[in-house]
Amino acid sequence: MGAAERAANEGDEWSAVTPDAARRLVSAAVRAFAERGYHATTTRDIAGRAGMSPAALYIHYKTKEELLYRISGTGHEEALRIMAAAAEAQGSATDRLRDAVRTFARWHAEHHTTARVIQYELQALGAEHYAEIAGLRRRTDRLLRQIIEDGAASGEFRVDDVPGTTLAVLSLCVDVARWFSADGPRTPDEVGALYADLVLRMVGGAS
Amino acid sequence: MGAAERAANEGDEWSAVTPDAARRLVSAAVRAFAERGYHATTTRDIAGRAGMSPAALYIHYKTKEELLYRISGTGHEEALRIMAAAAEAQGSATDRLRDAVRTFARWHAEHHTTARVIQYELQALGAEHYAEIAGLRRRTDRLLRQIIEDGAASGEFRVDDVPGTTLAVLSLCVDVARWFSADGPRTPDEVGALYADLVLRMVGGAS
DNA sequence: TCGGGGCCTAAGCGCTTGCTCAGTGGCGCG
DNA sequence: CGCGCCACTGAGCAAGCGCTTAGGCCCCGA
Repeated sequence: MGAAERAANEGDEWSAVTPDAARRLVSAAVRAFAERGYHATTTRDIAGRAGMSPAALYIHYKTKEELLYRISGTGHEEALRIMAAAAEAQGSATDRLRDAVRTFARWHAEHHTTARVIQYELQALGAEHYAEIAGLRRRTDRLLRQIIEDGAASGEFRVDDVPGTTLAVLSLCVDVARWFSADGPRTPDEVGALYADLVLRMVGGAS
Repeated sequence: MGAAERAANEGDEWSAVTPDAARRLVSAAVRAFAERGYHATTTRDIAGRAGMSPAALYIHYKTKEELLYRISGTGHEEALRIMAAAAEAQGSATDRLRDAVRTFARWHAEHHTTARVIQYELQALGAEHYAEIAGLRRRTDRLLRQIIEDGAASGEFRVDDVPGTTLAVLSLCVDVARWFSADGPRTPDEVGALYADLVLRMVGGAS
């Protein structure tokens, strides 16, 4: 995938949202939340970035928190989908783990703006919205743990502490969203490849 | 170290700050910032936790941002000190890397409240305060990279991408602050030991 | 041609925010 | 004893917050 396609993808990230004004608002909110954080972002700022007056926001979203909830929901569903695709594929545990880490880490680099919001602004969600998102996160965690368990059972991996290792791998991938910059020396593909290698070593598999 | 000593250590974390009221304020601010985030924390909340009126805060600190700056400065200096102690010790690169990761990850678990603030509220600092803190972070990064470079040069490690691996190791340790909970199943010592093992595998060293 | 609904804005409400300031109580020192 | 000092408080200011409301524009079917 070239830089142009990547940029197009990033722009298309919210293409399913209609009408156009609602899409512009959610896209503006993601950028603002990622830059300044949820609490430091004002509804005036979001509306301004989307090219409309502050009041227009409330035609499409009930509250500022609903905007965060939609972003968080969409993002977590996408992350879960990526993990599931790798976990449920045919192949050895080694192949599935390599694919899971490669695609999961790459997504966090590619969509680092969205990823930063969904990973680091969780606490700003209301209680029941948080609980719903926490469910998606638990499912992602279970899928990864199953791959590692399979590899340990088949003898492909040598891991003493499966839950601990799962936590570490997930933590490693998620934290990409914090440090990744599009201006940095690494492309998302390179991050995915590097991380897949590092993780296969972590589980004592063949690299 | 037992739970009682750990609790005492956590309480003593700001024992160098005087007078007593200033210490209570900084300790209250750390807890509030870690729970809710900098921007969602009010000066009234900090003062209330410290058992004083909102106005009292401004006798000891000029602004709310100065409180964050002091916390960030102290915390980053401590983290740098820990990394330096391991990096500058005698011994093989393997020994130094194991010690660095063990103590650095353990500190982020033990002091997860402070660590969360210094790692995830950085963007709330003013520009020149941020620049100062960024310098401390760069020094920490350089110390770790040197260990990995030494190990690669001596043949102890097999790493293709030294800067990338350094980034991953640092990211892994730092992110402990995000997920670690004192109520969880793991002690800080156990996290340090697990992470040291995982990282030694990542660099292709003997575990 | 014209009525009605969807989308938008200007204005502003009630409230909270970071921070200030005049005043007070109590402690140490002469 | 009395005086000065200083940590601290109660009250409150200006600014900015999330969000609401009243009204207008424009397109579309009848």
